[in-house]
Amino acid sequence: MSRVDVRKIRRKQILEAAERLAVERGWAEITILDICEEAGVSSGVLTYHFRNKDELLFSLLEEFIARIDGHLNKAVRGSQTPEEDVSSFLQALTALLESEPHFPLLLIHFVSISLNRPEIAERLHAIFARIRQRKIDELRASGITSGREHDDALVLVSMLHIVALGVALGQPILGINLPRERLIQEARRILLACFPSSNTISQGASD
Amino acid sequence: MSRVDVRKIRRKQILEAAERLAVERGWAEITILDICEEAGVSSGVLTYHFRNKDELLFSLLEEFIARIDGHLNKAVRGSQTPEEDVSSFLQALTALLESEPHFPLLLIHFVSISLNRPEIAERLHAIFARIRQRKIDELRASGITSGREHDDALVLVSMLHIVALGVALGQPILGINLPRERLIQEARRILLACFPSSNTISQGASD
Amino acid sequence: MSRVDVRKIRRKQILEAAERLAVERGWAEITILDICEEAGVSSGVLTYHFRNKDELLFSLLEEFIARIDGHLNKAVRGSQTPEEDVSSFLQALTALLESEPHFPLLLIHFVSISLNRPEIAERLHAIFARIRQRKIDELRASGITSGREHDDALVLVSMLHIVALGVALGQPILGINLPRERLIQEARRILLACFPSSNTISQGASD
Amino acid sequence: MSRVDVRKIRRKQILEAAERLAVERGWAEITILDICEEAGVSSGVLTYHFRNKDELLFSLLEEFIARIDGHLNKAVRGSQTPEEDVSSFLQALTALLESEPHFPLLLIHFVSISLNRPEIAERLHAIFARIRQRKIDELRASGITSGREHDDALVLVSMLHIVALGVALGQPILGINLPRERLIQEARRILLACFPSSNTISQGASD
DNA sequence: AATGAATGAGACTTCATTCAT
DNA sequence: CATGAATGAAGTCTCATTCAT
Repeated sequence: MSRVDVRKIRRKQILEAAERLAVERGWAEITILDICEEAGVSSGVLTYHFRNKDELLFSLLEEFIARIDGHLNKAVRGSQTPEEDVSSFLQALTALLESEPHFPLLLIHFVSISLNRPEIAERLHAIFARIRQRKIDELRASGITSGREHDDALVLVSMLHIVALGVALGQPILGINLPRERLIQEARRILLACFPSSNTISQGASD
Repeated sequence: MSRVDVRKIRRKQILEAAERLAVERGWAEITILDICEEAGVSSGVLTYHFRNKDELLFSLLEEFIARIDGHLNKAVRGSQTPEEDVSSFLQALTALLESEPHFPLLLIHFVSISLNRPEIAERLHAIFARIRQRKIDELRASGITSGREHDDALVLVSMLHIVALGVALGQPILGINLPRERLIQEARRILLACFPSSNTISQGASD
Repeated sequence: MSRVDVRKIRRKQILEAAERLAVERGWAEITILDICEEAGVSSGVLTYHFRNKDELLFSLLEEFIARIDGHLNKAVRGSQTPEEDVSSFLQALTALLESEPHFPLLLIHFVSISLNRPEIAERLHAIFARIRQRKIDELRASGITSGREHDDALVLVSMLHIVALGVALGQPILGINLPRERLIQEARRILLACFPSSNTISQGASD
Repeated sequence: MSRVDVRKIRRKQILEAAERLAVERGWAEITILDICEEAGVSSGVLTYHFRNKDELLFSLLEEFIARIDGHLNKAVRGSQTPEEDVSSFLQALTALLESEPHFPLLLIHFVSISLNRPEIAERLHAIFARIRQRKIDELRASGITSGREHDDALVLVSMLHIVALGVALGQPILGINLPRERLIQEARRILLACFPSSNTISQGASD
């Protein structure tokens, strides 16, 4: 029992130290000894718990993916209108960015690594695809996307993700420094334009 | 004269080889010898032309930035309506992605590196800020964004960039595999919703 | 009592595992953890029983030597003729190789280690010297080697050992794949030529 | 030209240092840095010329094999009698042991390593098999081994090799300290007993 | 301009050994 | 007796950089 705890604690200790440093400097730039120092453990301990740097990287990715998944799944179910849909999605995004302030940076680093590591790319894409699929199923169930010219739920949900990605990476990549709430507000505005019904009915009515 | 030519040719040869490898594997994963081999030159030649790896990286970034700038500047010229504005911007984006297919990958790698290299981050942000500023000036000059509630040109242009960023990175980061034209089409649709006038006038009229 | 048993059992368990692995891979190539795994014990147990890797090596050597000694001592008992001498010796060799199929391999590994461990070399040489000495004493007692030009019992016994060594190592070192019985048969044939009496018969004409 | 020379010189320098140390201590016990120091080069030079420790080991083996081959091929051809055959073989052996005093030690080390490196075992076995085959062909051509009960040339040559092996390894393995000439003399004596004709006819007649 | 041998710091990793539980 | 987490020295190997030719 206590042995198991020690292992878990040590692993967490190391993973958190590794993530902290990776965010700051990028995976390739940090050494195992850097991580050991940051975690306050000896070099052998790290290897004892993770075998090698790659296994640590994969564990880090695992954690990262689990956290994203957890956050984005909290997005409210059973929305009845496009407004509710977009809002619940953007709320989940906001919550994610708030509780994981360096999510964008980690994402960039992982993607950068993934470019010559197909297995990592697959893992990342799979998680996002799964999240999209859930939303698609939900939309289809609600009937919001049916019977109109732009009713392709896949496209709609892809645009949600694309805009969210742009919002998340606007600062680190493009240097956009507008307050996040402002961006989210604009994002809501334009995303509603994606919805088949929204063009004429909801938007037309609101203005 | 011929000396100068040789120098230029060698530099180009090396830069192209370096970019090719960097796109595939990431800067941190490639060695100077890899680049030499890819470029077909000896290690001494590379050092002769670039002193060290960092100088090569900066030269690469320089080239990269110059190319982006060149592409995105072809876009803006005297648009009179929001539709024209959005269209010309998206055309420039399309042209960029078409003529530089690995622009998104390079961008990710550079950003990843930039996270612990403020000077690189600044260079990247500066170029995008400059491009945005030009667009802002243009919009203001055309009067499109004036006199309405959402007339903040900065916000509007930021959203253009954010959506463009999402479109560019949707595939490598999120694994979105829709055809680019489809995404651009949707992007056009939603970006028009950004424009103050577009809500009621242009969109309302078009449907 | 049961405590003593457990100790003995554990030691045997570990020694056998260690020998198995040493034969396959060589002492330098196996780690203490490998041995623990093979023996099904924890690393602490091994250290408890053997203090360190060297002590385990010496114990292994001890066992090995004791076994060789046991086998080769079964051979010698009151032979009266050269034929009997050679036969009993070769029978002991055959029995050894049969009951300890990897004796040659272990021997090679131990010798390889012994090359920079004088104490191990001494132990090995001492055991073989003792075995030779017994044979020499026996030969002298039997009078077989006395009174002839080639009566040097030391030389004679050395040749017995040398041929036996060659037979034992012919396969692993030289890749000789003839059936052992065939080799033993030839060995018998040529070893008889060593004996002074054999001179009289087969060589007798020449002297 | 001079570049090529430098490479060869450096390689030889390192190979000789490595062999010297390997003989003394065994391959597993020496480090790359030990070899560098012994050779008087920096650590990077070794890797520059041999990539890694294994490649150095293989090169060492290569050299070793080439030398054995060279020596044992000098054994005189066209022997007409068993005496000449055995003598020429033992002369080659003597010459080998004289010019390569640590041949036995190196052989033991290589064999020890080869026990879990099939490719090395194969290389060693192949070289000895080739040498045996040449002798066999020679014997058959000379007619010495034909038409008698023990006319199996393979067995005969195998016994030559086995006795030679025993002679070479008698000292390091068994601690036999008789002068080499004495052993060779005895070896000659007993090897003649291998030859089909030698027992009765050729030996009897020749003396 | 160009070559490629040489350097050596430092990264990753292994593993015998110790020790608290 | 037994466990297995922890240590850290030491080994292998990589690679940016220098420099004689």
